[in-house]
Amino acid sequence: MEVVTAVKGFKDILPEETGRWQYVEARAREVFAAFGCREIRVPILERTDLFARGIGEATDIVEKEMYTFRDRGGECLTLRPEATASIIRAYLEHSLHVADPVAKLYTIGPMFRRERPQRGRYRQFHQIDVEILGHEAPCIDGEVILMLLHFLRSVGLKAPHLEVNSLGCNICRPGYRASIQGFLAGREADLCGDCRRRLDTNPLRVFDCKVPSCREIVDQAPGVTDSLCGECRDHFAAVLVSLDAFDIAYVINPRMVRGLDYYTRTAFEVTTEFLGAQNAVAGGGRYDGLVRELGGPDIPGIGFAVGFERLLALTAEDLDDVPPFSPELFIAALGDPARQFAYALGNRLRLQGRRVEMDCRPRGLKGQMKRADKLGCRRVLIVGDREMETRQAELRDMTTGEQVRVSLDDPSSWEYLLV
RNA sequence: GUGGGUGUAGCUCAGUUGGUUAGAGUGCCGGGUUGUGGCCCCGGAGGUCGAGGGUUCAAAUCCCUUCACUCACCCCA
Repeated sequence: MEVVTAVKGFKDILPEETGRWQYVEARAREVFAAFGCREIRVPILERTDLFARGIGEATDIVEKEMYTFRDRGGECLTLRPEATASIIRAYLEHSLHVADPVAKLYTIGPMFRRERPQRGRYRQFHQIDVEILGHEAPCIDGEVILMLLHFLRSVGLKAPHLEVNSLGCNICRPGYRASIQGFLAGREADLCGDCRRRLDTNPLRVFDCKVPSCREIVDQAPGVTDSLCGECRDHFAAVLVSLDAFDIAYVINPRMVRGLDYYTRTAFEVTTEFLGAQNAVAGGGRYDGLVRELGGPDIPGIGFAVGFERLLALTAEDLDDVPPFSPELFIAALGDPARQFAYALGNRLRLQGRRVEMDCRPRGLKGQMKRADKLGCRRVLIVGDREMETRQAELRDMTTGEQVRVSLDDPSSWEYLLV
């Protein structure tokens, strides 16, 4: 019989890795809590319309990467490609904004995009996602970036590289868009096929193109910064001031646009040189029009997403010393009476919260000792026929090799030795 | 969707110009110690050489097809 394998691009996270996942999650929860964020958990399946409206019809994600299907009732559903739209949906659906327009939320979970898998890119991947709703002040932009970098440092990420930009708002962006379109229109012949197509749908994306000829053209193009309206200019300047206040190193990259249509004003990205082509560990920005776009009132927002797998790939070596969950006690039993006794004792200790293991296979003492060693147990309790008669067992310390006699009838007299 | 690379034991990999029963290390199980782990020694299990077809007296090895994985493009976290 053939074994059924996992779906392409979908990965199992095996027991030897889950310790690192838990460690990173724990750091995220600590840091986000310090900044006043609370967890929200939203479904991974949404109506397709939510993403079409939220992310933008013309984006690559919506156009060709979503897992979309009709369920048995005929509804058009999509596995979420990102978390922001879902969080805002929940925020509006439960009227959280009515009770308190300010909501600082985070969620951690799987996202789905049907791309060709490669290093740092899977079809099911995980994001750590933060969304701050209801705050317009530029100091919040700085705070969000500060929190992100603090989190990344707390899990040991080395040499994060921060880039920031302002994409303008719905007042000044259309003008910029038009000027880029005008600029590119004259040079259409020199653009690659993709970029020619983008010209109508999403001209700003030409900035992301890596074809050399396109880059040359783009280098001549007018930057966003010059076309920002007064308010956006002030906002961006204030964001930079707050970054400076916390000694956050950054590079302004006027060519950084982002793949999701909803971003306005502040956009940022954290990259490292160690990831190969998929060099972005985290990215985010402000989306002041999105809540309204999704049917809510005019409420500003800002957020970011961290690529969980990418972050782990960058920090895995440093997290190797995450303490393993090895048993405190191994009970090696010889003979049926001792086995029965050990089974009862071991499980009783487990009910008290002790991490206890035994080998229920019919093996000799040597085999059981080997297993205890492999599992990393600090102590082994040895029980055989002799011990059952004298009611005294051997408790061995596997690190020192010392062995002491302990009472089988009164475990409380030696339990303090465990750990 | 486009291109490159790689597929041999659970894992990491050898395998000569095509040649007889496909190997090593590691891991697993057992023995050396009739009741004591690590180090050492010995043994065992474990493979349709990714799959299908072709060339040949003979294919892990050469050819074709296909699949999987992987890297890069694209895009993004």
